Amino acid sequence: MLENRYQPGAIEARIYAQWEESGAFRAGPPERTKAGAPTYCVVIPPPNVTGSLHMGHALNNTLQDVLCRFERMRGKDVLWQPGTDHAGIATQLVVTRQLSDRQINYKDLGREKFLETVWEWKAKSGGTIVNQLKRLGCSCDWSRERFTMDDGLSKAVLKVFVDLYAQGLIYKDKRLGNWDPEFQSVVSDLEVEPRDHTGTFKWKRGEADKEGNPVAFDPARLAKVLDKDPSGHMYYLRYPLAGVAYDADDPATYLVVGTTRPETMLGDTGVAIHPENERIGHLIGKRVALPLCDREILVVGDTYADPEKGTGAVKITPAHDFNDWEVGKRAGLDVINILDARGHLNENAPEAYRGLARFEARKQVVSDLAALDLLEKIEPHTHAVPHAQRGDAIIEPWLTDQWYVDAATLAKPALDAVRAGKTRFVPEKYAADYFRWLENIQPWCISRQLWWGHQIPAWYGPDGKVFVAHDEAEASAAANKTYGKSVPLTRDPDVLDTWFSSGLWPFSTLGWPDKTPELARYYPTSTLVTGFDIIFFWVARMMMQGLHFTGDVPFRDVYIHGLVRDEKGRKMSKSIGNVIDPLDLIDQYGADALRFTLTALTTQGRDVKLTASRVEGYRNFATKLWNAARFAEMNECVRVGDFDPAQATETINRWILGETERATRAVTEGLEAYKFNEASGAIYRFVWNVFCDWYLELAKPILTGDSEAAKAETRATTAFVIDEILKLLHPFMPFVTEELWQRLAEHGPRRETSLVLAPWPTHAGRQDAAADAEIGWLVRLVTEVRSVRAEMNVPVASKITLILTGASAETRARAERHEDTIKRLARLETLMHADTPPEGSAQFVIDEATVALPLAGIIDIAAEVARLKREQQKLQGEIRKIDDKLANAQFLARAPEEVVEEQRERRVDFVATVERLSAALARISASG
RNA sequence: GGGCGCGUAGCUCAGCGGUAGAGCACCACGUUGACAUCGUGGGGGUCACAGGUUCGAUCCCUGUCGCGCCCACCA
Repeated sequence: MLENRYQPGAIEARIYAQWEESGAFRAGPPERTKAGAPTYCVVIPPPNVTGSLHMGHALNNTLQDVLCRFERMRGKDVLWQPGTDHAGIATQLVVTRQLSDRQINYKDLGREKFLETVWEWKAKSGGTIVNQLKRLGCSCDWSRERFTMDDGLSKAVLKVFVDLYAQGLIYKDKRLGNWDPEFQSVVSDLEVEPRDHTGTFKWKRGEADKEGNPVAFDPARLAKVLDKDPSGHMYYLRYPLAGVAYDADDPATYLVVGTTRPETMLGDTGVAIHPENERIGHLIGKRVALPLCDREILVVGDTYADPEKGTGAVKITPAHDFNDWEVGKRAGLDVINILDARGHLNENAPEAYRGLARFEARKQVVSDLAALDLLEKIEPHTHAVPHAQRGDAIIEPWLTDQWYVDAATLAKPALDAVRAGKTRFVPEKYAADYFRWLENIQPWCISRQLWWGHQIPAWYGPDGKVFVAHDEAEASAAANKTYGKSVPLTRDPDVLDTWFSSGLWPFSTLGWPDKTPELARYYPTSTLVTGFDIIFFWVARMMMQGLHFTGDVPFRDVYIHGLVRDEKGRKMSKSIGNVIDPLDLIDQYGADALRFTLTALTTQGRDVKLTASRVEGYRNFATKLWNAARFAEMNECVRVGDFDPAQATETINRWILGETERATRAVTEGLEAYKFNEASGAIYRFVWNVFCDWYLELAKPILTGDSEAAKAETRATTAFVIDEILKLLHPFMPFVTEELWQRLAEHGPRRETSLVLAPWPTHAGRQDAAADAEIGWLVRLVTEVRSVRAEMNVPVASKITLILTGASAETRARAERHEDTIKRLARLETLMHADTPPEGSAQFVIDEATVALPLAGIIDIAAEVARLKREQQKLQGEIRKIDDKLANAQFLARAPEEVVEEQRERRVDFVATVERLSAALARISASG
């Protein structure tokens, strides 16, 4: 006997263990593959190996699991490929911090020892997220779990690098990159996050205070402001014209440039002015004396310098600004790198500044310029400052040697594939983002100055010549050939961008570069489920690399979901303190409730705003289902092995079987279209509002009645429908459904499979329009009686009489067939027929019949009159609207015939009802 | 600066060319043997605003306002 509550905590772990032991999640089960089952493959977006499950994972993996379970039940051979990502920067940061907590500088450990530490930590905490995914119920084939740094995947990475290098698609280049001076690595464009900064310092040369005295520049005050935030100001600097004596009061002797990073002026090698700048264009070709530096720099003409912006003259620092780099290249300017890896001023800076940290240099340069009367003004200026996505440091454009992928070449097939529809984005709008990014793609910087990751397979000879090879032996062989003798090689210390290896995920996990059966069978994969935030990072890279190396797209569909936010729509963040831990919700409400909430809230192209009340509501839903099953068990609704729904004769059974099919269609179509909210909503409404609210209530009189035949059929139908419900609900709520599937089988015939592998319901054409109409009538009648009772304050306990007047033969027959049910649900003493309603009755109209509830002494006549009039007025309003339409010649002429006809029919119904209500009103008045 | 999205009940959101919906919250009544994690009934919406298209607009178009996101720029 089922308990009266579903207790997820006690059940989930046991059920999950059963699934795993039985191999239910294994891909390629012989009975399916032999039967030629189609495949369905999803690769998990590999979570960081050291991470723990957050709400984004919960959403992402719930959706994948819903799809995988759905397709598995549809008979497909499903592979949900799991695994984890080594997450270079994130992991190295975490371990580095842990070490520094123990007063250990990771650099002192040395590379080898440090990596050992990371692997140890991975061994210790790497299983966390996997276990958490299991708690969520994820049906991954864990026997195939992969890690981006395991041997197989490393082999794939190696081959891809070597091949791309051989094809000229990977190259080493010295160019500006995004340098993180704290982490001391380059990061890709995508790993840079612009954040707005606004300063507070304001000063202008010659500006007077209230007393009329010029305000002197105060270096100490500037330092104080910059210590809080080094960014957020625009500085206007004067560069004296070369060969002209600088006269602070004569603008003809200098040029003014604006900058937000004044310290970079120490690396200026030119000033740019638009060639058509009428005001200062004449200075092009002249030279200016670069202050603080013993150098003169050229004023060049370049259209980059917008005459309308700033002063019209732009200082050019090719080594420290991406735009300046381009201008410098065009104008042939020198490149002077003034920063070291830590972001300190190096030997290329004037001696006074060497060794200063970049923001110290900023203060110093500004103060020194002010002292020379070369500072024109400083204004607070809101502008976006590039920050490292991980670690928060302000990013510095810095000149380094790095490895790049020729992304533009790889992007072309990736663009074509989506244009040709070989891969489809759902929702479609995300394809536009994908196109825009790939069409403007820059070379992809793939080297990172880290230790944790795939070390770049490049070795350098004594003269720096590069040998890219699968291993050192191969590199040596190549080197020996080149040099004609054996030479010592040193390996490139850098590792690859994590996304370089995750970009291979859909095929590297299937065994590529080996020609494995899995690769042949499951690639291209079916659906990729991921958030919009990694379309560029990951989806685009998988498309590029997948197409290049396998010749086919990595997946057919890309389903993009939104972010999980808090109830106010804010991102969940530790600093706001609004993070909801999915594990807490699972502990409190069960994994099923959380999963159902996430699917119910997932509407295409929209973020999910999570509220605990919603989770609670769906926990209640699980309880509701549980109790429906409990009711079935108590009433001996046991599955009948050879039950044939088509042979059912009881109206309620024929009706619920048709409704079950409708629900099946709605859930199936919803999932096929990735409309998770529609699919989950359909099963929710069916279970609660149709099956529990009506069917079980309608079944009660039969189940306690005298007709053994009707009882048997109703029991069998109930058991059958519950089975169908468990199947339809299983992808969303796998635990409670599986538990009920097994518990209910204690009574009936043995189950052939666990619910995981049970066949998805089909539609077999069991709709019965007559049954639908009859139950529809019944529902309306009962609802209306309840409504009137409540409105008339008829005590629940008092049984009343219902009198049908003007009923057709059909209605009379229906009333007779369902007399017990109606009496029970409407709480009636008797149900009878009469020609006219008795005096003092509350009345309402159902179709052609007027229903009277004799409530003499109970009803308030005035209230009843008001109620009937209100009904009438509502209908008359509708009739007026319809009349307006029907009186409109344009409407009759242009609206589709069926719409016009529908309006006419509605009008007939409304008018008839109004007339019956009028009759009812007349009777009431007469009796009152 | 470019692009995308959103604005519907108190809240969170569906929907959509012709009858405006759900969950939660709220109000009233109720423990009748599946379920109070429940049942029954009820209140609550000029569908942001202004134009336009249409026989008909919450829905399509344009604009305005408000909010959010992405990209670019950030002298």
